Amino acid sequence: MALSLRSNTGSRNGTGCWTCPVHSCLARQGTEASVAAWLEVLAPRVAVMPGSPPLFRAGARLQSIYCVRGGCLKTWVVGAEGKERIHGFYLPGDLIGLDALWNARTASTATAVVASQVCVVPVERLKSAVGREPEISLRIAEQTSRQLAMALALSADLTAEQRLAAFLVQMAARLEARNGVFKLPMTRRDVGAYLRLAEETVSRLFGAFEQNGLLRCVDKAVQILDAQRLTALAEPGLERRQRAGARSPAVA
Amino acid sequence: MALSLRSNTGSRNGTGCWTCPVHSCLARQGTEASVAAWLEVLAPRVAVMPGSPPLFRAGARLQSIYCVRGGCLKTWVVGAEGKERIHGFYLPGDLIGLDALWNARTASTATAVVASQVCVVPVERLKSAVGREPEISLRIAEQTSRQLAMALALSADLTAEQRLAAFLVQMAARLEARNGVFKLPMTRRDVGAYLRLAEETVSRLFGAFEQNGLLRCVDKAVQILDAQRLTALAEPGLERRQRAGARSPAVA
DNA sequence: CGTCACTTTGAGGCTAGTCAACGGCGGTGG
DNA sequence: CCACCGCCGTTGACTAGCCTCAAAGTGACG
Repeated sequence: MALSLRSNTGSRNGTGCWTCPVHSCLARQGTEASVAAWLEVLAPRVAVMPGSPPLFRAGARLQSIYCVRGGCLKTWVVGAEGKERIHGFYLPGDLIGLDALWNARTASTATAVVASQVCVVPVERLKSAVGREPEISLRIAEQTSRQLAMALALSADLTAEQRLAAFLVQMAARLEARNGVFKLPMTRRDVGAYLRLAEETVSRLFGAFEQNGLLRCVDKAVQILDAQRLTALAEPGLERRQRAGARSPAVA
Repeated sequence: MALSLRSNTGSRNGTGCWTCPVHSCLARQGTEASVAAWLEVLAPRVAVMPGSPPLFRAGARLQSIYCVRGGCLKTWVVGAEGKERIHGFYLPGDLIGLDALWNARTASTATAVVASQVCVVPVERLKSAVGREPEISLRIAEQTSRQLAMALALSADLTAEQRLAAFLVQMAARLEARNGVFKLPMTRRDVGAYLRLAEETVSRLFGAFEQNGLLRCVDKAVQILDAQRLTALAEPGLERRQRAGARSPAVA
């Protein structure tokens, strides 16, 4: 933030990190030394569009990981019945490909949800940088364990209602919603593929939430009206039996 | 394996890794230098019994991670309705506490499933060792991403049948079953808490598998009779619709 | 203006959870 | 020794939540 511009802005690798709008980008955090180390390994940003070839495919040897500059991307696999199962959505500042960093083989395919830009981080350069600047491996480990926590959260046996409520609360935070207003980058189908719900269930729940005054939404634009109740719904405080007994469709 | 005994066997830390029966233990793999580094950070083994105080509790500051020598341990949280949700089972060679290594705070509680022994690895000593011997961080990262993969697998929306089949195949491998015979360390309730299934469902599925000639089991002792079909069941090749249409309870 | 992707709504069925009851087993104590 | 208790495992009946199938409405785009 308080860092002054430097002469290497837009240097040979052309990342221009010092003018990058992504404040949560890894290159903007940590000590000066680690920032410099990041700058060394970052390759220029590239644009990725929905429908364009994936950053990497499942089972491929991982050449690079990616730091999201703008837009939204997803990693996914083809599960049962050829259905898409989304492992994660990636917003500006997030690192894509961490789970494969030490495996060499990727478990999922990475594609854009909307028009996006990413910075390329060649694995070889990154690994050699890790030896010189331990802070880098710390940041990587942080993001890795964050993703582990999210995966575990997803595996909890929550109701469809709890899943979607938690998802919306999380997305509002990650998208830095103002006054509860934000725009989901992904389709209902994508939301379902991520939360392991049918597209129709997601749609019905949006309707139920709206009817109960929790939020308003027009297509992908969402406004959270009652963040408190929505958060309460997300947490498994009211468990299954209670909710079932309450006989209240979707919301108390 | 081919390593000869050394004079530091049973040295001040008393781990006696060179005579340790756990061949998959981290201290037995890798270069000699990394092995030596591991030996430095390992504290003597300790015994843990079911019912004895946990290695650590959820939310605590992580003092040490643990390397399993023998027995079986589990990490778990109390989810909705006060029900136990098991994050993972740990068998000889596994490291416990990795997910909290970089967070400082543990997400789960670690207790013994059966009488077990673990080696203590103080976090401070481990972290300082990481700087000196990068290979250590590599092994840690490997196990971390392995756990990430397992968490993702668990979050897949598989049927109860697929979950249990996959679990049994995996346990047979991890327990190094001979002729498909092995003994599950944990109760049906624990299996359910791990797979996110009701205890009764687990029990019913064991019965169904047995009726279909996939396995035989008496209490916790299991013999897999048809590993091929069991593995096929575990994979989401036959998807929901087909299975439902087939009208075959549990197995075709 | 037709196509296509996305979304919404309705009807019905299946999976697995809940509730309940019972048998077996090991430990404990009278 | 046996009665008692708690934990584990099993089985049956019922139910609810969510998926599947089907159809129709909307907007973007060529």
